[in-house]
Amino acid sequence: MVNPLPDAAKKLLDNALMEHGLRSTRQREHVFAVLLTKRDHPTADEVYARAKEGMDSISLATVYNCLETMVSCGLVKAVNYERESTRYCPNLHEHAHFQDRKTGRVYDVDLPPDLMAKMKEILPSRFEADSIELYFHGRAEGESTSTPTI
Amino acid sequence: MVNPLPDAAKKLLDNALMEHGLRSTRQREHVFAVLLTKRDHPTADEVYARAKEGMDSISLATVYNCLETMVSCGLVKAVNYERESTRYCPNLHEHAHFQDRKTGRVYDVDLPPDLMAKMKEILPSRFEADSIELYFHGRAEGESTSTPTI
DNA sequence: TTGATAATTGGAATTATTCTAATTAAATAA
DNA sequence: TTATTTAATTAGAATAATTCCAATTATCAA
Repeated sequence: MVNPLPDAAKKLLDNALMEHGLRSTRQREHVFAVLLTKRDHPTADEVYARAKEGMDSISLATVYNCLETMVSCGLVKAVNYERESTRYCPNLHEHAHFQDRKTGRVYDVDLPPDLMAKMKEILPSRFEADSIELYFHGRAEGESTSTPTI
Repeated sequence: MVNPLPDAAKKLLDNALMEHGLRSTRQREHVFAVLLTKRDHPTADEVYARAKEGMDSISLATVYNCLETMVSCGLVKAVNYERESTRYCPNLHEHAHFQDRKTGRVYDVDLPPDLMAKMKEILPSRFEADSIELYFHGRAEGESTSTPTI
């Protein structure tokens, strides 16, 4: 069951769309309502299934479009977004990654142990982490020259 | 051009495989050598292309198998690994994510602003980040009950 | 060497996502 | 309001990374 959009949410959506020169549509409202009704990080397919209740005619393509639109308006975050190929690295030290948006190139970034510890500390006790991934996106200047060893 | 595996690397590989009850094979050695020759986070396809030099008969499936094997032995890290669907969340606060390995469920984890700052500080100056993703994997006990607002 | 088991192989299958071209809806101008 | 322009939606085809499969080949232990 999809809750109707609260006024505040409706305003948030309309503003964000407007600011980006985009139109407010029935479908966009509905998809946003779906996301706010159950806060559980659904996949596009799950959003699609939920959205069909109350809007029988909506298509999967539209759900993808709406989600993408909301992400680009900053209304929604995409988790586990990377659709590019997995990349592999034999660097066994603790490290983070930085990906250049333009080139797609990925760089290793050293991760100080104390930061590692700090990151673990933010987890509520019911969560037991066995891996931590820290991933940056942005612009890189120049070129890497180092050739790390194992 | 693929450098021959240095002795230390060969030992590292053989030990890791042995410890996991796996066999040392020509292909595994070669793929590992490919990864060590050029440290640039190649995709499986790129590894495949490079691996064919010096081992004409290797198949893409084998490259995938070798990479997966090395990841599971802890010899190689997979970056941008998630092959599951993208997930969406309308939580606009700064937050990290925790995914339960068993259920696949994803939970929001609050991210203190000072930690955010600390994470940005580890970046060398030539990197300009516009997004930071912090992603935990592990075991979650119990169930989330909170219903966050926008 | 032989037998048992694991790894490799090529190709088919899968799956999430994107693309495409036609239709429909929203915003703007008359 | 109506006409016009432009953007959004739609169904289905296409794509791309990865996994699966069944047959062959290689490795290991006895």
